[in-house]
Amino acid sequence: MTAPSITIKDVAALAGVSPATASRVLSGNPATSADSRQKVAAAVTELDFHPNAQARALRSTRTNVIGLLVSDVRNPFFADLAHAAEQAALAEGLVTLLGNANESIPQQDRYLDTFISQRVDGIIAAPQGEGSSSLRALLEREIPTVFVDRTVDGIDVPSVTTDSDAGIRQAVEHLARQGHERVGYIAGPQTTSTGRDRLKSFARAAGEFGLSTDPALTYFGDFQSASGSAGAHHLLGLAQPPTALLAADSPMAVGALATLNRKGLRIGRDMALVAFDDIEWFSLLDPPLTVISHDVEAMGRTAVRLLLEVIDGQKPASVVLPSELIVRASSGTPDASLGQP
Amino acid sequence: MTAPSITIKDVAALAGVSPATASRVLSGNPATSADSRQKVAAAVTELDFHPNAQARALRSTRTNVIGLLVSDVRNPFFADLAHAAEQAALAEGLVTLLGNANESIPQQDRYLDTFISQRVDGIIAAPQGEGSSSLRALLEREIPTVFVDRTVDGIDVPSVTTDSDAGIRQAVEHLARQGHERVGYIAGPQTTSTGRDRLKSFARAAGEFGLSTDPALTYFGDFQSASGSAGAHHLLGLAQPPTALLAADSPMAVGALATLNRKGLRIGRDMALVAFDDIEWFSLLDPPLTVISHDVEAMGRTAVRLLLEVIDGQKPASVVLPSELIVRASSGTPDASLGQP
DNA sequence: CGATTCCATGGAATCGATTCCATGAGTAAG
DNA sequence: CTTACTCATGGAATCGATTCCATGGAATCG
Repeated sequence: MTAPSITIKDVAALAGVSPATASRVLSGNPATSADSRQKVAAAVTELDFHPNAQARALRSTRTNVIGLLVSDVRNPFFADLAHAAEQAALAEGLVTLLGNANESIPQQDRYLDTFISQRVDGIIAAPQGEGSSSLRALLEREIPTVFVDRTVDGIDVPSVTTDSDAGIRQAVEHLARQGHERVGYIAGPQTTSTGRDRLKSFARAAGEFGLSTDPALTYFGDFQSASGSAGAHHLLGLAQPPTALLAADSPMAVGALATLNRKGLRIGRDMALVAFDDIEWFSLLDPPLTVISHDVEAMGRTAVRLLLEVIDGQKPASVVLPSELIVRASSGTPDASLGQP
Repeated sequence: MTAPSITIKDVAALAGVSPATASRVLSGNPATSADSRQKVAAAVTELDFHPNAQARALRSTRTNVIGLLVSDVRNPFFADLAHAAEQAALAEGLVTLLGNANESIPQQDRYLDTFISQRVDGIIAAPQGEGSSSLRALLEREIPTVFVDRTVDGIDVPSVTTDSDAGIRQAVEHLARQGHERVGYIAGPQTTSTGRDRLKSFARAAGEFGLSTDPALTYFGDFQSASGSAGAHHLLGLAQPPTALLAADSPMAVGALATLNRKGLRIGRDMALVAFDDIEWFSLLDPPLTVISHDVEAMGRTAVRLLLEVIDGQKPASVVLPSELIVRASSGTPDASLGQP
């Protein structure tokens, strides 16, 4: 079963030097002669030697592995984020261990524990929940950590987040100008900072721009597609249904869209729809979807940069990236026929 | 910087036993007394001890980590596959190290090298290229490996793939019955088995059902969105343009759709469009997209099962999963006005 | 009651690479 | 020609957990 693995001793023996010298050559230590450098290099290629990362990490306490915890890989936003962070990390010589919390706190804790056991050099996490014990354990162990997209109250680590407020304000203002009075809001889970912040922004902006602040117009989803369907279904069934929907993330917007299609309602004509998060194909819908857009690639890149600074012992300031409304055709004028039972 | 980490010795000392006994308790070795089990457990929780996975792996040669190499995380097919495989692995107590080859052979090799260095227990890979040296290195080192979605000629490892042929045959037959004569095919890269197989199936079925076999009707893409746009653009610009398009994966279908939109052509009316891979929101397009569907979840689950068998020393047979056409409205009758310059 | 078995336990070797420390060859300075 | 110094090198300790082996006490049997 187990192929007898090639160790640095084999390399050293073939090169005719000691393991110590072979190690020095491999780690680029300048205290080596050109002669032994050349002989070791030859032995490495001949034996196809791959140093055992475990043994190396055990001694040197650096693993060159970072943990990236996202809440749902199937959410295109997090897939893009994972891609961006992973590429940025790779450029710095770090490999990424990806964990998928699946919007579940126990699974989040499970991955964080694994990351700790794997002795990753640092962790980038899109956290959920409050005082999750694993989350606090990171701090107590002084494991370099950066939050991305979301934060946790009372846990003070550098983060990269989106200023959702600006985009949501613009969206609400836009809908108000289009003549909408009742806007249904499909909120994210209130166990996440983004879920809470976006709801607060929506409520404030709705008041400010004269929209209805009827609490029945808010449906609490979980950032996943099915809850978007359920939310749209619920909101359309109200005695006084809304004429526009705003979904707090893209999977819930997709779910809402599915419900609208099933009911034979066309977006932009029978019902306005605006989504938080811009996804490539949202502009390919007919009519194309009005969205609140933010720069995922920058978020991933920035998270890696901050993490490297934390690993380096610094205490970088958190970064907040802008969001903005992109108006397309899905957010038209309310249809007078709608709203009548 | 580095918090003095808690070792098994600290646990043993607090529990008043030897490290050997502590280790036995932790690994569930039956040769332990109820008394020491209880004392060690108490010490573990008090110190919040997380065993160092490196040290453990060094001695026991099992890491409980598997490597999953996908070719593009942003492709929803691979995001779903990663999700399915990761959940199946988690259920077996394995964590997943995700590598993203980004449809690039050097990046694939880079991740495979990393997986080898991390001494993963096994690898699930969607491979590309031919005799990539890293791919061969896996075999020589007898590292348990399973291919998923794709295979590599001349490398004999168990695999889970889709029988693309059945689905493509059905799609071609369907388009022929709808009266299409010239079908443009946006192929995947010929460095992948899926790219080659699907093209072969298309060509054979086209001949069989009396469609044009004009080689100009095939455009070679790279499985990414931009090449789908370029492909559609190219095919529509032919002297004798096709009346239907078939894309070999979903990102290229999205790209093609973008081009059609830009040119003001409506799918299902001005141009039929069929995509390989079913994605949740494809059915939400207007009109909904006709697709060739296969079961991603089963593919991920099966890959993990096969890998466990290989790790267990068995030599499981490869699995081929079915594909089938799902007819929706995007694949209508050809428009007579089209095809005229 | 002595001899054998059973079993929990601790000591010590081990996994593979890194790194401190001592050594000896070679060179420059006096 | 000796002394001081540089510098590549090898030996050995080390990282933290596992596991082989020996030990001693309790239980079991004749």
